[in-house]
Amino acid sequence: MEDITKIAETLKLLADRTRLTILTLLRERELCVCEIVEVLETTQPNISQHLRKLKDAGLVSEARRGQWVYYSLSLAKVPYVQAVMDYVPSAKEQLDSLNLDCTTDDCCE
Amino acid sequence: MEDITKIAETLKLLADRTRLTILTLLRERELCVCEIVEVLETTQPNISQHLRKLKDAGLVSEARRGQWVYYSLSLAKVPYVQAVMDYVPSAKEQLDSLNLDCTTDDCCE
DNA sequence: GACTTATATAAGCAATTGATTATATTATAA
DNA sequence: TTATAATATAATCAATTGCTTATATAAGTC
Repeated sequence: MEDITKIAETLKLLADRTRLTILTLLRERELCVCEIVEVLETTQPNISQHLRKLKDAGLVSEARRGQWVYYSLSLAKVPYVQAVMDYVPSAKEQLDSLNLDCTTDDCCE
Repeated sequence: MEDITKIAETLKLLADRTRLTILTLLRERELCVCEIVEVLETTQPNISQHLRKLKDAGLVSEARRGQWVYYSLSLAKVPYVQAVMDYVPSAKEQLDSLNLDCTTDDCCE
C-alpha cells in the first residue's frame, strides 16, 4: 500500500476543481488540449500546466497525433483515485455541447 | 451525487499529510487533541486548527469530556472519503507507542 | 521558405495555505 | 481564588498554488 505522504501528494492533484473536471471529462473519452480548453473556458497554458502535473503523477497519458496531443486516463495504478472518481458526477453533457460546436467550427480537425 | 466543486473542496482536506494522518489515527479510536499532538510531534494550535477544518467539513465530530475534547471520525455522509481511507495504511503502531508513553507520563489520563 | 494552428514552457503575481507564536477560554485541582 | 492543564482563537509569515501574459516549440499548410 502506498505511503501516506505519497497519497496526500496525489490527492492534491484531485483537490482542484479544474483538474478534477479534466479527469472527469477524460472518463468519457480521450481529448486533445484544445477540446479541454473549450469545455473549461479557460486559457490553453492553464490547461497545459494542469495536464503536465497529472501526467507527471501518472494519472493521465498523452499521445501526439499530428498537431494534436490527446490525453487519456491511466488510473490503473492508483485505485484510490479510481475510487474517488466513482463518486464524481458525469460531465458527459459538457462534452456533448463541445461536439455541437465542432461540427460548425471545425475545431480540432 | 455531490457537485464536483464540493468534492474538490472536501478532497483539499485530505490532501494534506497532517490531516490525512489525523483521520488515519482516528480510524483506530477516538483521540483527544493532546494525544494527536504527541503522535504527530507538532504544536497544539496546529492540530487544533486542522481539527477545526475537519470538523467544519463534517469529517470528524467532537465530544468534550472534562478538560479533554475527544475527536472521532464521522465519514458516513462522505463515501468517497471513506473510499480513499480504505487505501491509507494503518497508523496503529504510532498509537501503540503513544500508549506506552501514557503509562509512564499519565498523559491524558 | 513563410504562415497558421496546437501545444509547451517561463516569468510574474495575487490568493491561499500550513505553520508558528502569543493570547484567550474552559475545566480541574489545590 | 489561584494555579495548572487542555484546548481554541488570533495574528503573522514564508511557502505554495492557480492563473495570466508572453514566448518558444512543433506540426501542418500554402
